[in-house]
Amino acid sequence: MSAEQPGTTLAVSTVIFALRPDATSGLMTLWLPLVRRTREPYEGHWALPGGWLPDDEELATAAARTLRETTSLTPTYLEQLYTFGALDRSPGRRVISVVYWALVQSVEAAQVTVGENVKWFPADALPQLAFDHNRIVEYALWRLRTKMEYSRVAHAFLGETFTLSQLREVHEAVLQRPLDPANFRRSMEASGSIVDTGERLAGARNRPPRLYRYNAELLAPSGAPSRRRPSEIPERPHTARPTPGESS
Amino acid sequence: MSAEQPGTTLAVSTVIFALRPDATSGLMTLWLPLVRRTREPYEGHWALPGGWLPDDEELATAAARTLRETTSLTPTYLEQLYTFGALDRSPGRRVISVVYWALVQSVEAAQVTVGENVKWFPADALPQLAFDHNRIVEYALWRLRTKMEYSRVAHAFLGETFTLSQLREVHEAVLQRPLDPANFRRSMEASGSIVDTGERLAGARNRPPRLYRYNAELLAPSGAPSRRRPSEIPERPHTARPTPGESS
DNA sequence: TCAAAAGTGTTCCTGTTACACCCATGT
DNA sequence: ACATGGGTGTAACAGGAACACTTTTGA
Repeated sequence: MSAEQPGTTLAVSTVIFALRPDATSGLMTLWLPLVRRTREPYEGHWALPGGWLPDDEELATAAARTLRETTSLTPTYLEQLYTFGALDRSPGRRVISVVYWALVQSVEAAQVTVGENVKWFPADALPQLAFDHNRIVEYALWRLRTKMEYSRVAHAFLGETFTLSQLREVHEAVLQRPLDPANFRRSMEASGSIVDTGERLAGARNRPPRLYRYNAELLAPSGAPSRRRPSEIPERPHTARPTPGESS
Repeated sequence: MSAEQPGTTLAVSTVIFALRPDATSGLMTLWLPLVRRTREPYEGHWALPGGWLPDDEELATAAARTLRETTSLTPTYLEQLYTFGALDRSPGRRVISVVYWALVQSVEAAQVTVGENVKWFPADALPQLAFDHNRIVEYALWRLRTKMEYSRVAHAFLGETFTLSQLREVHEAVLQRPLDPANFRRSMEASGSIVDTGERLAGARNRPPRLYRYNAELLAPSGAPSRRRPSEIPERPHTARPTPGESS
């Protein structure tokens, strides 16, 4: 009944997303930082940032630390993704990985300089990664994209204030399709997720756009069960998807 | 870097849902089986079925076993819910619980006889449970209800074939509101999730209804990342909700 | 023939999509 | 003045909700 499990180890990994301009097109696209493994198994392969879970550290805290240690950034969004625990996912001993996904601000991410063993990759063109990390990223990508459609995570890529164009650019980059500016404006205003600051952004050679702020009144749906009662305000819908296939 | 965690223990628990008739009204409502704790901590309190994770058992398999050991039933639906790992969630040593949720068929659940230490409770009127299990059930309930609206999990409560009334009764019981039979029929037929068997169910003193079968063609969205490519067929929307508040 | 549930038809309403058009600013 | 994106208006369409109505069985 009370069997201990010395052969099982607990790890925490994080899929970190940032928007960075594409090398050739200049358009914003999704990138994520990976670390090169310096030991077996999978030595030399790229892998998700992570590490063993200390006994005295919260899961989300460990994920945030991981993120800070690799990118020197603070996540503006952090949510548990899934726990991967298949017997064969790591050669040798069994490893159970509680995986989080995070968003960091684009402007900060653009400044980060990386070393030999840390590199940013376009989310849609990854090399062969260590362990089951390709599948994990694929799932995280799916989560981000569907969540973008019904939730209000986009602002996590932006700063305190932003224009509707900037917000739309985020949506377009994540969803990989153009959105009608007029309709986008209306749907955002209708959702109540943004607030007009009254200020405008001058400088461009066109009509100065309004600056908006994220509306923190509406409680943010994060994907994790909340301590408080669930929101009475239903959010927007999203599309469903099979989970990582642990059961299949 | 490679710190072991002897002070942390891994457990698997499952929230098991079944539909059973309400004692007074006779209407179908959600119930779940709980087990009474026979030792500290929380001795005497009711808790979710579960146990320590063996080193050589898959997570989902452990969840299914747990379910079988308590209810003698086989789950028709099983999906990972969330991993709870707050430092203070268990007095004494640290316990990380990977929680699953499951659905079992109503007809089978109705036959199950339970003992002194296993009892079914109405999902909406639970006593004070051990650990953070009240919060876990609350989150599982939310997941079931939102998933019911955009996915096709309802058939998991039913047998191989079923009438539209039976399917609607499941939806009504879970969502706790009446649904228009005409519109329900059309939305089900339009979704393509059910197939007419050609047979009818006679016996009642009214027009014999058609018998339908679940359409397994459309891949079932389960909530876990799949090994295959994600469905190209977007499912129906659902409403969002904050996750367990691990981060708050 | 009547009650009860199966099943069909139709209208209303709301939210989304597509796109035409005007507005304000820097060069 | 004009190019450029900001911002508004509006018609067409699709899907859902409400509800009247017909059909088929057992009693």
